[in-house]
Formats: sequence, C-alpha cells, structure tokens
Amino acid sequence: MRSRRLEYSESTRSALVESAVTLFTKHGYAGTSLDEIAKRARVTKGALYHHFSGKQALFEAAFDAVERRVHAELTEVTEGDGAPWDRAVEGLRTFLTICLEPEYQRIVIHEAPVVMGAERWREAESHYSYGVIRSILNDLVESGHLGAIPLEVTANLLFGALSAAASMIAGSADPKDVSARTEEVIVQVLRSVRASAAAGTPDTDAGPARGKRSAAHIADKIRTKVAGDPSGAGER
Amino acid sequence: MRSRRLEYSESTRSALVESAVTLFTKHGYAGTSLDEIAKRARVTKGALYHHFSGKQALFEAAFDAVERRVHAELTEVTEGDGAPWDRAVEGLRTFLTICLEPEYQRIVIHEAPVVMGAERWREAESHYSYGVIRSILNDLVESGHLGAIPLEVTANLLFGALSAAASMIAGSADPKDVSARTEEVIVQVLRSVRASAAAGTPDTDAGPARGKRSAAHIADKIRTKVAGDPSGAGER
DNA sequence: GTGTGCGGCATACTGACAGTACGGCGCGGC
DNA sequence: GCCGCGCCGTACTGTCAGTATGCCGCACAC
Repeated sequence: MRSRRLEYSESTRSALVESAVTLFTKHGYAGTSLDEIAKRARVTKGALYHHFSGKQALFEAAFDAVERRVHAELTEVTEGDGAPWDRAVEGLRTFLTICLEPEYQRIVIHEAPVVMGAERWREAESHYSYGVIRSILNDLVESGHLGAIPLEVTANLLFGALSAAASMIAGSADPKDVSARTEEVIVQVLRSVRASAAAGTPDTDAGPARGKRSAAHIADKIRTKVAGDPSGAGER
Repeated sequence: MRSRRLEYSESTRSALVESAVTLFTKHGYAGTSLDEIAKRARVTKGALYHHFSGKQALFEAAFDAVERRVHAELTEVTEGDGAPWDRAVEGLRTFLTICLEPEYQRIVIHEAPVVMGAERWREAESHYSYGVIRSILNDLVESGHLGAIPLEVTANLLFGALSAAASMIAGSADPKDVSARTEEVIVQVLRSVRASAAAGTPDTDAGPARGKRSAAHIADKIRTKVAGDPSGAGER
C-alpha cells in the first residue's frame, strides 16, 4: 500500500520543481534564489536540499519537467500515421508554437546550455526535441522526399534555425506575422531541397565554386550512426 | 600631448578587458569572480569599479572586444569585390572557422544571450556577425541568386543554424570533418534554393503535399504573453 | 618649484546567497 | 506503544558582488 509519507514527500518534491520552473522562467537562473523557490513551495531550503543535491540539480529537474511535457506534445503530432511530409510540416508548426512558450524559451533554449553546459545540454536534447526533429528528417529521407543528406548535421542546423526563430518570434512586435513568415521560409526551403533531389540533379552547376568534391562524398556519410545510447533517458 | 596618466588608465582598462575575456572564456560568467579578473590584470576591484559600473558592464566590454575582432575579420572577406556568390560562400566558411574559436563560442554565442538578455544580445548582434550575414543575403537577392525572401527572417534562420553548427562542431570529436560537412549541407541548400528560384517554379508541385491551411493560426496559441522582463535579464 | 585639485586606484566593509551541520518530529514497522 | 529512519526546519559559514572612503601622484596654475 502506498505510504502516506511517500505521498507527502513526492508532493513537496513536485511542488519544488513547479516552483522552480515558474521562477526560473520569470527571473532566470542567476536571478532566482533558493530561498524564493522554497518559499513559493511553502517549505524551506532544508527540504530542498533533501530532495536535490543543489541549485543545478534542481534546475535540471525543472528542465526535464518542461522537456517531458513538450516531448509528449510533439510526438503526439509527429508519430501519427499520416504521410511523412505532412507529419513533418505539422511537426514544424507544432514546434514553432511550443517555442513561443516562455518556459521552453527561457529554460530549455536560453538558460540550459549555460547552466548545464553545452555538452550535457546537447546530450539531453537528443532525447527530446532535437531527437524528434532528427527522426522526422530521417522519415523524409527514407520516404524519398529528401536526397542524401548527412542526418546529424542537417538535424542540428534545422534545430538551431528553429530555436533562433523562436527567440526572434517571441521578441518581435508582431509574433503572429513573424511566425507565419518563418514557417513559409522553412517550408519553401524544404520544398526546394525536395525538388532538387527529385530532379536528380545534385547540382554540379557552373559555379566558380571550390573543388568538385561536393555531392558525391556526402552520400558516403549519410548514415552517421543514428544510434544514440539505447538506455532509457539517463536520469541524473 | 598625450598625458601619461591617460596612458596608464587606458592600459589598465584594456588589461581588465583582456583578463575578462580570458577568464569568462575559461570558466564562464558565473564561474568567474571579479577578484580573479582584477588579480590577473594585476589590479584590485577598486580599479575595476573605477572603469566599469559592474560585472555585467565588464562582460559587455569583453563581448564588444571579441565581436570587433571577429567583425573585422569577417568584413575583410565579405566586402571584397568578387562575385556575390563567391563572397557568400567564402564568408560562410570564414564564419564557421570563427565559430571554432573558444572566445567567440562561449562569450558571444553561449553566455551573452543569458547575461545581456536576449533582447540586448539581438540588438548588439545586428551590428556584428548577424548584420554581416544579412547583408550577404541581401547581396545574393539583389544579384538574382535568390528569389524574393523575407530578409530578416531568413537571415535569422541562417544565423541560428550557423550558431548551432558552431556549437556542434566545437563539441565534436572531429571538428574539421563536421565543419566540412556542415558547409556542404548549407551550400547545397543554398544552391537548391537558387535553382528553385531560377526555375521560376515557386513549387505548387504534385507532391504528397498538404492543403493550403493557414499558417497564421499558429500564433493564436501564444498563451502566455511573452512575459519579458525588459530589464537586462534578471541578473544579480 | 611649490601648492592644489582631481583622476586613478587600494583597502575595508556590507549584504545576499549557495551550501552545510545538526536537531526535532511524526510516520510506519514491529 | 516504542523505536528508527526519513523528511524537513533552523542556524550557521564561506564566498562574492557591490559600496564607502581615503591615499597618492600626475598635471596644471602661478
């Protein structure tokens, strides 16, 4: 039988995480004191340090909480059974929407790389939004919508572009407009790439550009190990 | 005549900035104390506070120092008199190289948005690297290499993609390889877009594409109202 | 060349905050 | 009903950003 003690404990823990999400979103990591977080959760630092090893660990818990929500929302859209292209566009749209949420913006996109370190952040992201984007791209490649592209590199570029877009959109005077135009541009680019791949003309054009080592050797490297660690998302 | 006093003063100031650049790069903003910075510059905090209003102001001075160096390096390449397309590709390559420098990576790309606030950072960037990218794109459009694109939005997407790429490259096991592949992908995409524009076929093709559902409804969902604290990101 | 003002900097202090030590209290098992 | 341990509160410590204040010597006046 579920113990009362355990229930209390989990309740305070989640209260702390929720409080942390709220305050980190509003004032940032450096601008938020542990006393504030504890106070908002109606406990003291003693409780906080009982559940988390320190400020950074608490931040990561908050990060995970936000990411899990977002991930659920994303996969719901992208793992449907529609055509890959449609799911991709819909996923794109959903991700842009998510990026407008202050929690995701500030905690995941802006603060996390600094607080957790770029290394850990990248690692964590590969299990969440970044991973979704990569798998969407993979679907597009496998279904023939995109030609041979280095998966990891392309996914990374796309993810970076989308994050920057989110930041710009949220900071703009007319978010709806900027958001719509952003989506247009990305879809347009994807279509161009698709068309280019379909035309079977991997370029070779008459540019005065550099050496001919272009499209050929790219294909060699398409399959950069999608692997990732098979263990279920390493919780701290 | 140039006063001796003034010379000393400027020397102290630049020593502080240089020290700040070094230490912020190595240990980050939060991980560096003002005493360390002062000590490395062989002065005390008194001198530091004489020249700068606080830690944040010192960071911004360090930021500016790095940006100015980079900007000079970039414009030297992109403001030549070659063909727009060549200058673009060369600029792209140069920027990717710059992104490998730890100073630029950590101070400009990673820490600055958090320390200065995304708002200020964006504003500052528009005078530096981001501005260069935008003007390169503008040249490409005017010279007919790219079709009609929303300049700001596209430049922002490209800048975000490049920043993310830089981060990935620096963190990878084989930076040169990843860097090369990144360049390939971007150039490839640009070529596709160029081809698509040249073909005068803004798509509409017979893909499994979806209906013309309005892109604008995205922003309806911006639930929380951006929540920005306009002050320089709650730092302390 | 002597006085004087002020810019440039050092020293000493204050408040805030992350992290630690330790103790009490109540739930759950016996 | 009693004991132990897990949960949490209280009180303290060290560190660091920022402030208050004063000294020292260069430059300029005369």
